[in-house]
This record gives sequence, C-alpha cells and structure tokens, in this order.
Amino acid sequence: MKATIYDVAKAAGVSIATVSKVINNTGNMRDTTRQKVKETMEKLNYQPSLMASALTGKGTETLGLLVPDISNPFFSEIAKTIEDRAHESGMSVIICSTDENTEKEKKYVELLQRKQVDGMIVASSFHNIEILKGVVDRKIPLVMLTQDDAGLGVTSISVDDFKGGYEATSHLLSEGHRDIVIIAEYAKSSKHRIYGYLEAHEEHGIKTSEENIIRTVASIENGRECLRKIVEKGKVPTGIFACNDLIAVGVIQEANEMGLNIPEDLSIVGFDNTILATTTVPGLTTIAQPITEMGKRVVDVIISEIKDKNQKKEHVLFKPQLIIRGTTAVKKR
Amino acid sequence: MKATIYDVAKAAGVSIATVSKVINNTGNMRDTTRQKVKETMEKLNYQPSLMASALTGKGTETLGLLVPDISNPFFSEIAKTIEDRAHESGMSVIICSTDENTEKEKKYVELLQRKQVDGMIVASSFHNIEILKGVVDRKIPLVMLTQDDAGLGVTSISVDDFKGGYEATSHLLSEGHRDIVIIAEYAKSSKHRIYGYLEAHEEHGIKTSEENIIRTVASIENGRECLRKIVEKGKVPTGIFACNDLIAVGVIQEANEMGLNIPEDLSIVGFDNTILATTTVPGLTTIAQPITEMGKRVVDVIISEIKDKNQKKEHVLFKPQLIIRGTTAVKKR
DNA sequence: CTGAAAGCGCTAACAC
DNA sequence: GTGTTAGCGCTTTCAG
Repeated sequence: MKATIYDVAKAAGVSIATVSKVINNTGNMRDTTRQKVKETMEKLNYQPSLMASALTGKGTETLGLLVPDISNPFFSEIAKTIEDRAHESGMSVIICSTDENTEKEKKYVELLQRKQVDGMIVASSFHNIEILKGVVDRKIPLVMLTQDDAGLGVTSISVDDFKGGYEATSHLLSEGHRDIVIIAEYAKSSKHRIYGYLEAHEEHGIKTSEENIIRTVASIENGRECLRKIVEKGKVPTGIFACNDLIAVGVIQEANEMGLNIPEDLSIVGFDNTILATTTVPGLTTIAQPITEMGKRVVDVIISEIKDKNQKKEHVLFKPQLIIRGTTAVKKR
Repeated sequence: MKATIYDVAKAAGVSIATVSKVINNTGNMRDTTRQKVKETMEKLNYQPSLMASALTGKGTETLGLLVPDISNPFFSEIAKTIEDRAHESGMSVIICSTDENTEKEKKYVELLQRKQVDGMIVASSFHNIEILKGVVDRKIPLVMLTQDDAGLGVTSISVDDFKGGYEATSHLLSEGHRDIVIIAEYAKSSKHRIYGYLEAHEEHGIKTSEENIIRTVASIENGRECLRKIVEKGKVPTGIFACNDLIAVGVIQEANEMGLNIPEDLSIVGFDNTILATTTVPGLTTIAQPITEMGKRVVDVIISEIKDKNQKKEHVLFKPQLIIRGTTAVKKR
C-alpha cells in the first residue's frame, strides 16, 4: 500500500506531528530531525494525501473551470492560460464543458462543490443563474470570465464587447461598406457587440435596420447557414461582422462555395482571434481578445478571493484589438 | 458553514449511519425513513463531501489526463470526448498540459497521485518514462493514448500509424507524385508513419531518400519553416505529407506566401483531421483519427481497469481514414 | 524542540 | 431497521 504519514513517522522514529511539520514547513525543530524525516519520506516514496489534508480544513488547491465546450479553440486557448497560471500558483484545474446545457450546468456545479474546489471560474455563458447563486451563497469564490456578472455581485472579467463591436463595424464602414450584416450569438456579450455595431453606424451617419441583425449559435455550420439565409433573402451585403471566428469561418467557407470572392465581393470581420483566424485564406480580420492576459487575471483574482473572501468585486474590462488580415478590403462592388 | 452528515442526521432525527445509507443507496430501511432523510438533505442543501468519502477507501472518482497542450485542437477535441465519456460514467477529469516538458511531467504526475486520481490517461507523448513506471508500480491504472506503451506493460490505444502513413503516401503516389517529402515529429507515432511512407514507396516501386524525411515539433510556425528550408535546398517536391494538421497548415500558409498554388504546384496531406483541416482553403486532405471512438474507448478501458486491476493489457489499434479534400490533386507539374 | 490527542466528514462492520 | 464505533491520513493546538 501507499506510505502514510504514520509509516514515515515510524521509520524516522518521530511522531506524525513532526512529520506533518516538515511536510508543511512549519514549526521549529532541530535541523537534523527535519533532515532525517525528509530522507525517510524520500526513501519511502511518500506523497502526502491531498484528500486527507483537504479534509482537515486546508483547501483542495483546485479550481473549477466551466466552459461551454473545451473543444472550441477559443475556450481551449483560454483553458490553457488558466491552467498554466493556476499551476504557477500551486492550483490545479478541473475543466467541465457545459454544452450550453442547463442539466449539465447543474450537475457540474454540484460536482465541483462536492469536490470542494476552492473557487470557480465560469466562462462565457451560463444559463442557470440560480445555480450560480447557490455557489455564491455558499461563499465559494466565483468569477465570471467573458460575460457579465448577471447580478450575482461577483467580479467579472471580459473584453470590452461594446468597443469591439464598434471597432469591427467602424473598420467595415470606413472601408466604404454600407450594407453590413452582423451575425450575433444569443449571449449577453453579443448584445454589447450589437450596440457597438449600432453606435458605429450612428456615428458614421449611416442607418441600418433590424433586418441586418441576425442571431445564431456559434459553429461553423451555423455560420454557413446564416450566409445561405442572408443570400436567400435577396440582397447580399458587402460586409459581415460575425461575432466570433467560428461563425466567420463558416461564412468564409460558404462564400467560397457560392463563388463569392473574399474580400472583393464580401468583407468579413470575426471576433476572438483564435487560431482559426490564422488558418483561413485569406487570414481573417478579427477583433482580438487578450486571451493570455485575461486568463492570468482571472486566476489571480480568484486566488486573491480565495485568500480573502469579501474582497471588493470589480468588473474588469480588457481592451479589444482590431487585427486586420485579408478578409476585409475597401468596398469594390 | 456547509451542512455535514451530522447536521442531516440530527435534523432528520436519525443516525449518521442511516444518512450514509441513503446517500449511497445501500442497506435496507423503512421507506418512510429514507424519504424523511432525503427531504432533510434537500432542505439543508446537503452535498456529501467527496473528499471525506475518498478518504475512507472509496475512489476519488476522478481521472487524470495528461496531454502535451490542451490548446492544440487535436488534444482539445480528444479531451472533450474523454470528458464527456468520463462524466457519463460518473467520473470527472483533471487535465494537465505537460508542454513536452520533463519537469512538468513529473510535477503533474505527482500532483495527480497526491490527488489520488483513480486512473491516468497519458496522451500522445511523454518523455520521462521513469515517472510513469512509478505510477504503474503504485498500481494506479494507466493507459496510453495515441502512443505505444513504451515497455510499461499497460494498455495503449492508438490509430494505426503505419497504415495512416502508408495511405497518405499512397494517395500522393497514386496521383502521380514522385517527389514526396514527409515532415515528421520526433514522437514514436511519427516513426511508424515514416515506415508507412517508406512502405508505400517500395510497393509502388518508387525510391525515396533520407533527405525527404525531415523532422520538427508540431506547430504552424515550424510547418512554415520546414517548407522554407525545403525550398532553400533547391528542389521543390510536388507532394508533402505532414504528420499532423498543424504542420500542414503552416506549409499551406507558407506555400501561399511563396506564390505556390495548392494543389496545382504542391499537394499536401495532413494527419489528424482536426477542425483546422476544415478551415483551410482549400480544405486539407488528411488522415482522420477516429477521435470520438478512441476517446470513448480509453475511458472505458481505464474504468474497467479501475474496477478490476490486473486486467489483460492490450494494444488497441484504430483504423485511420483518408479524407480527401482540396489540397491534393493529380500531379500537373 | 517534540509528541499526544482531538477532530475533519464519511464508510463499513457490527451491535442492538 | 437503525445506531455505535472504529478508522481513513492529515493538521493543529496544547502539553511536556
């Protein structure tokens, strides 16, 4: 069987209390004792059980991360930075994909609670806010990433969606496009991007209509479908602002199949600047979210909340950045 | 504070043993009692601590998954299927990205052991085999995914790399290409793909040389660099078999920048069939690994090993599938 | 400086 | 049927 603290104590000829002290580097003791214990731990290949220590009040040193779908590049990139930063701070991460599914949301949140995670990060979308209220009530540190706090009174970290939407649209507008369709998601963040889209139009003195705003669920397939529907309706826009790269890629693919040239016939702007934006041809003009900084920040925040609950909650907004690649150009048509 | 089993017992007017029984659905008792306890649990919002139960001998119901880099689409796609399947079986997953870094490998494996995961899945590459020996010695179920068992005597699940390499090369060969470069990784799996590459040549009665085999670390940037180097050497091949999609994408991008037309001037075959293969233009011809089935299979295997250690170890080989898209065509040049 | 002992929340015999 | 009790492996006073 695995060595326990007792085995070490016995082998080293000391008490378990002493061993515990060397494990945690606490208390004072003769250097020779500490040394001896260390050696025995080594020899016995002893690894203190995190379960047991968690049970005695110490934290579990693990974070829960809830994302809609880890196989989506945006989330896997975020997960990577979160994981890295967490490990730097001695924490590990359990990732759960909710699939935008209320059942799973509930199940996973409960699971994470039963596993006594020290804190939870909820990324991008969460439908069952009641569930989250429960974790707040239980005083489990919680921070929202890439979405607002939904009235939970927790800190949230996101990109400035309004500004992102504004910049994407402005870019299109300034290249002469007057017929711009925005393909949004149902999420709150998309709402802000839509406002940005609207604001940009207003500022440029251009009017747009409700018809130019369509919504869908993020996926390549849905992006394609959207373009199909747009075209079916008759008038083809010269610019499309897709609220994320996945949708944008779908639009690009469908456009290609329909024989539309990009960017000559149709300019496209995405959002997120995931790896996908770099693999299309031409490269996708998109709004970058500073994923790395945001990821680092969330874990820093959550860790500081774990150390000291009732920290001041804040709403951190990161600056989006327009990355111009090949899918946008001055209007020709 | 959070409700414990004692709180429930007191509130329901029973003993903790009874509560434990209803939690685990074991033992017999009057239906009314069970009902009453259930209600109290509900009312108190009680959630049994997995820490505590893990400590008493039951498993932790968590799996450790070691991948090189979760932000790589191939791994995030695998992680997703593993996560899904695991949850279906009541297990959660802790994902760790080793970054091909021996230090991290060691750190994470130790961490997972201290967290007492019930089993570990090691995907794709692991350098410090000694470390893995340690987990095998400790009788912790371990299965290798997408790589061979490195003499550990554990079960491994992977695609038939030899066959994949053979088919990719054969496809190129049968389209008339005679000058085919293979860009491989340093991993064992690449070795088999190279053998497949060689075998295909032999079978077609075509000879190739060592010079046509180059190696690199998987990344878009390295893919680009490889093509650059190949071109610098003078003779440009008409076909390239990249041992994964990431590299293939890099080759495509660089080829585009160099003014080479794909597939007219250069045909490319990738490996993995990740989302990236669908987002390039033209779509990437590639060898698909049945990610979903493989993912399901690993967790099924590991779970059965958890239930019954000293299960027969096997080496499961999945069939690769050539997916023809737009980056390959009959040789023109 | 070091050790004894009381928990942490739960499970699993074994009594009653 | 239901309760008592002895751990699981560790942390943490509090004595010595």
